[in-house]
Amino acid sequence: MANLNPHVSVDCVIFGFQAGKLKVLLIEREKVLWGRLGGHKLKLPGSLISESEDLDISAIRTLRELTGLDNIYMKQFGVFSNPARLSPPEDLEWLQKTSGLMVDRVVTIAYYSLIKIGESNITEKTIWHPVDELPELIFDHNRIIIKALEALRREIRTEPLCFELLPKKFTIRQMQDLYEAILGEKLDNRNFRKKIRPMEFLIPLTEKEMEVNHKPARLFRFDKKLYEKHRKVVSGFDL
Amino acid sequence: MANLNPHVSVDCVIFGFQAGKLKVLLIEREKVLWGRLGGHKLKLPGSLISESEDLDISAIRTLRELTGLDNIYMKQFGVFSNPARLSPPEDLEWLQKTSGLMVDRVVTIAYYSLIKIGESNITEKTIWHPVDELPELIFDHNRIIIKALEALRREIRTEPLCFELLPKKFTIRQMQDLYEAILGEKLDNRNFRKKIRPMEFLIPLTEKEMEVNHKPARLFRFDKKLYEKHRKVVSGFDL
DNA sequence: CCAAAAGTGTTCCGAATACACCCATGG
DNA sequence: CCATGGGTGTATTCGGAACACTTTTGG
Repeated sequence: MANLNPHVSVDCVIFGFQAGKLKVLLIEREKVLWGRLGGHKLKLPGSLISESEDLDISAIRTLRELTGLDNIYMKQFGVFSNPARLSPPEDLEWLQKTSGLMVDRVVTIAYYSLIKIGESNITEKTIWHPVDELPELIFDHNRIIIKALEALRREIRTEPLCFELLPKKFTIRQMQDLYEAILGEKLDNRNFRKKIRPMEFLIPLTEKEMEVNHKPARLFRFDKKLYEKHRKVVSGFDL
Repeated sequence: MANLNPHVSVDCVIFGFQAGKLKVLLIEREKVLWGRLGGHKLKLPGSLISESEDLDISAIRTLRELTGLDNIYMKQFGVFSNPARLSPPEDLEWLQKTSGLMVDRVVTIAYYSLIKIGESNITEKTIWHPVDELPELIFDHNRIIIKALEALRREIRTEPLCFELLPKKFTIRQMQDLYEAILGEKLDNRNFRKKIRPMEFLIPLTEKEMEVNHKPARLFRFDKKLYEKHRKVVSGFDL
């Protein structure tokens, strides 16, 4: 890899949807400070940028190395630049030891990304943690996740982001559960279906859910090309 | 000033409202390349950050130096990190000469800010340029302005930003003109007034417009404290 | 036949839109 | 008295919210 730029980093808040809950991918910090307080903290995936990379590319690379996935939805949503953000001191010490650089101030550009948990190939030792009950993370990573969630909540109302989190084939119920998990509120089942039924880019499949002990639900898929056409006619995806 | 960090800069898109048009504050680039093509280009105000400053502080400082104003509304809306963004070459050469640093790549954090043109004290040699007919600026500054305008259009629908651009005392008509200038569409006068009339934080004054050769309009002011209360009751400022 | 979730329509209310005239002032 | 923009109300349409029952499957 090219030279690292010790002033700018990229952090990725990777959201996934599993067991009806919205989750974030966290990494266990290497235990360099073995024996000291805080050796087991969790952190967001991220890294210093290399000198010649566009930040988007840095973020994409970070993601590919971590998940084995390409073509992931990513959105830059914020910058965290407080000169004191690399605290508490043991966190900073950890960073200096693992990077081998005398960093003391890093401006980080934060992305959130959306992945289909079932189809990803998580390589490193990572943890899918429910967003609504996070432990204390290193640096300002808790704050970064809160901001990411705010951005996601805002943007999922008008962009077809839910299909990045759902499996390729999904039921309307799964879709509704996902919205409820992200927005943190219950939605009316009939009104929800009423609103999405007219969306022609949701293709009903002949397949149905299997191995459930109740009436099986129909599966759908999202047709991106149809969506692009549709979005020119009406204006997008207001849920 | 403390050491400059040659990797990160801040650029400010400063919007103002004047003569019924939305304008941006531009600076004439110093003519270091005298005699060469492009010596007269315009640019956004901005600067490299100093090592120990939060970016917000850098941006606020840039603004104060330029306008003499404090307490300006500022919003960080994007990051521009393309390694090739400091082009064409003569623009880069200009930057290297004026900064005295061998910069070759700068990630810039972009803010937009809103000021009341009449009440500002512009110090340097600057130009208020209508946003809808910009010349070619240096680097990627045209693109930055486009993105800033998109952000402003999005956010002015739900935040009371218009009062940052209007004078302290303003008429409903000025307010409507401002919305029309930003959104780029005509609004229905009666419906507009109907929507803002219930807003208790708009205080009617006894004063009226003067020196117009038609029925003078009533002046209003925005009461920020009342707004803060109001926003807790209902949800803010959806226009 | 029981449990469990799928799937479907109607009514009501508030918000958004469309639309036209009289009023106060300066010249 | 004329030109100019200020200021006001009503009728209609559209979208969001509330709400309950029948259907299909597995066990």
